[in-house]
This record gives sequence, structure tokens and C-alpha cells, in this order.
Amino acid sequence: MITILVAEDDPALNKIVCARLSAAGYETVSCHDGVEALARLDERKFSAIVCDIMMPRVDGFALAEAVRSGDAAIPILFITARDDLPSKARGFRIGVDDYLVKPFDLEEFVLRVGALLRRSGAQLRRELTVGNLRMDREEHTAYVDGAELPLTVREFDLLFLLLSAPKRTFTRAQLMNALWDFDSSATSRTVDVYMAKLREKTAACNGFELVTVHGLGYKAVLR
Amino acid sequence: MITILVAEDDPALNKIVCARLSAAGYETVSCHDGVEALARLDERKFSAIVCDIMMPRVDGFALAEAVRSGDAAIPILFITARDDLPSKARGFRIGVDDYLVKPFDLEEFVLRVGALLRRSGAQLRRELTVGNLRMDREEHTAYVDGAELPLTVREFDLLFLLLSAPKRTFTRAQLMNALWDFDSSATSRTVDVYMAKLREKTAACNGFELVTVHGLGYKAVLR
DNA sequence: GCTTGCTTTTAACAAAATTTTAACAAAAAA
DNA sequence: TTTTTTGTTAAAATTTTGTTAAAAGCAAGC
Repeated sequence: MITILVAEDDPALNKIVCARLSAAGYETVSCHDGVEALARLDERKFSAIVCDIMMPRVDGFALAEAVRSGDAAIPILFITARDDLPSKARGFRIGVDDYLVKPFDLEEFVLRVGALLRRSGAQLRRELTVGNLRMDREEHTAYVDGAELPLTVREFDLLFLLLSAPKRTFTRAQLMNALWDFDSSATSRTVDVYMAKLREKTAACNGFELVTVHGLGYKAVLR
Repeated sequence: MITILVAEDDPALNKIVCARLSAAGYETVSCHDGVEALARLDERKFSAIVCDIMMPRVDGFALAEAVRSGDAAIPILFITARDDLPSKARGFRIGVDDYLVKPFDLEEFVLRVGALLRRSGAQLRRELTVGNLRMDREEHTAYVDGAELPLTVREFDLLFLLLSAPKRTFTRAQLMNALWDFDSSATSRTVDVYMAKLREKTAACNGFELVTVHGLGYKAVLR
């Protein structure tokens, strides 16, 4: 699940931006000033930050600086008013990854966010190897010790997601959110059935284990 | 936006306090007695409460007690006259987070409010380290000296809550309020059982101790 | 359209794990 | 000492998960 922190003090723009990002399949967390943004960043991990430069309390620059002093990797996209362009240089020096000048085209915005995510690798990788298991998302096939392991689409996606963030616990809701259609009415118990299948099929894998976190969900742990 | 409820019956002091907090970038809501304060608290959420002990109608203690029986998390800073100091012990027992004796320095006051807010924000931290114990809310796992400490969901949440506000005493009611379902009918003795389990499981931890506050509840103290 | 062969989902029951209760012992307060 | 509160334990109750098989969907080919 890709989550983007949106820090923008204009309520209308904030809403529009979040709505468009949601429509593009990202989870969004919205906040309205820099202090709030820092608090959210402390709570959880984000795949990217979209933030306005001119915000109350802690402005975009200070936010970017604070972020960069901690986690250097997370991509930041600045939104700025046209007459604030001189600050562009400053932004890039701090380590801002991209700029967008208000007013901007929403489609261009989504494309830029996508590009940022792709660059940062937050997007799911194309290929993944864990122990004697290799998964290729392009081909949508998995190999154990070189031999193809037949997996259905659901099974493949589920396993890939779990293995792309080992040790991290996914709730059933998160998994379904990520892999099932938005309006899918499937019970979350469906996930359990897939876990059973995956455990059976990956019995010969030596690099990981699919672990139940009772009361929460599942995770893959390396060994 | 951070909003602070100021309950102080002296109009002059009330005004000064609110003005200084506004200057520091906080939004303030001012009221002049405990009943009014309770009404405001019912209307919306506040990030913190600053209140005088001696107020008409409902005094600071009663206010704090009312607040704590509901939301355990919101930080409270008491303002008190010097000759009212004996009540200090009582205040801390209820769960007041900080004290300031009149007359006080406005700058010290702002600093203390800031510290309170930081501390309370820390309750939602993603990660927490105390001595050789590390807790990761994302992974929902705890580690002692690097090795995973198996905890159930309840145990984890309980320990995390206690450790996120060390030294602060939580009543059983507060703990259940924070961690159990709204309509859970479980006895508050349930908490005791969990404390026993946690003490057993965290025996190898060196950074804190789970202490019983006889007649009130439990707290975690650092050492 | 109808089969066929596959995948996905549901439902049901069994198994496992957690949560809660209850009872009594120990400790603290009155 | 008496009363109240807390510690501890084990069993009961509840919740969650594993597993299986059957039902429902779906797409390719007849």
C-alpha cells in the first residue's frame, strides 16, 4: 500500500489533491500545516510527501529539512505559487525532488507523483528473490530452484506483496485493499484460504515463512 | 492546528495566558470555570488543557478527574497558587501531567506547554525504545536485545501505552477505555491479569518497571 | 449458447490461540 | 486485626484461524 502525506493549508486544494491521489490508488493522509505534518510523519511511514511551501507554523522548507535530516529516501514534491519561484533553488538544495507551480493540471500532478514513486522504488519492484524463490512480476511467474511454481494471479500478488515488505504485518483489510477491486465484497476470510494455499505451495521455499499474527493479520519473515 | 483549552477564572491572567499561547502559534479557547470547560470539552477535541485549580463551580481536580475518566491521553497542566501546594500530590494521582505555581514566568509556561504537547504526540509514535526493549507499532513486534518478544495484541498495546507515558499512572478504567472495545463488558480485573503476564514476559527488560499504584492503577517507571 | 476447466469465494466445522472469569493467596491499607 | 486491594493460577468462554469441500464466477473453445 502506497501512502502519501499531503500537507497543504488551503482546504479546497487539499481536498482536491487527496481525492485525485485516492482515485489513482494511493492512500492519502491530509494535514494542514507543517507541525501536523511532522506529527504524522512520526506516527508512520509514508511513500512520499506532497507539500505546499507556504504553510502556517512550519513552512515547506523547514518540513523538508526536518524530513531530510531523518529519512533521506522519501521523495518530496513541492507545490508553490508562481510568484514564489525564486525559492526553487533553495528547495532543490534541501533535497526536494520535484516542483509544481500553482495552478497545476491534476493529471500532470498524478503523473509526477507516479514518477517520483517509481524513482524512489516505493512502487513494487519488478523482480524479487528470497532464498530459492524468484518472482517476476512482469512474467507473473514464480520459480523455486529454477523450476516454475504454478501460482494463480491472486496467489502471486499476495505472496509478492508480503515478501516485498518482510516482517511487516499486514491486516486482512490492508491486503484486500491492495489486491482486490475497490468494490469487491469478498469476505476477509478469503485471505485465510489463500494463506493456506500459499503455505502449501511454498513449502519447498527456504528463505521465508508465512506467519500468522493472531488478531491482526499475516506477515512474511525471512530466515 | 493545535488547540488548547484555557480554564482560569482570573480574567486578567486568562487573557495573558491566551495571548501568549496565541503568539506561540496555538489556537486557544478560553473559559472561566469548570462547568464551562466541561461544556467546551464536549464540543470538540483539544490538544491540551491548561487549568487553574481554584475555579468556581467545578474546580481543577474535578475537571481533571472528569477528563481522565474519558480520554486518558489529553495532557493537563495545572496552574496553582503557592499556598495550594499540598494538593500537588493529589493532582498527580489523578493524572495531571505538569504543574506551575503562580506567579510564573510566561516563557517557562510556553516551554512547558510545548513539552507536554510533544510528549502527548509521542504517544502515537511508530517506534519506542526503552532500555533493551524496542517496540515497533508497524511490525507490531517487540524486541528485547534484538530477539523478538512474543506478545499478543492486547499485551503489546497495553505495554506500548504504559511506556509511551512513563511515570504516569493509568487507572484500570482508563486503560480499558483506551484499549478495549467500547461495549466490552470485561471486568477491570482483566487488566491485572495482563499486568502479571507483562511482568513475566518483560522480566528480561532493563529499562523500566511495571509498578502498581495501590488503589489507583498501574504505571511504568524508567530506571 | 453451452461445456469444460480453471480460479475465486463462501460456508462449515475443527483446531488453536487468546481473552476473561473465578477462586484463593498474598500484600497493603485502615 | 479486619478490610480492601492486588497477585497468581488454571479453567472456561470466546475469538480467531486452519482446513476442506462445495458453490459461484469466468473465459476459451465447441
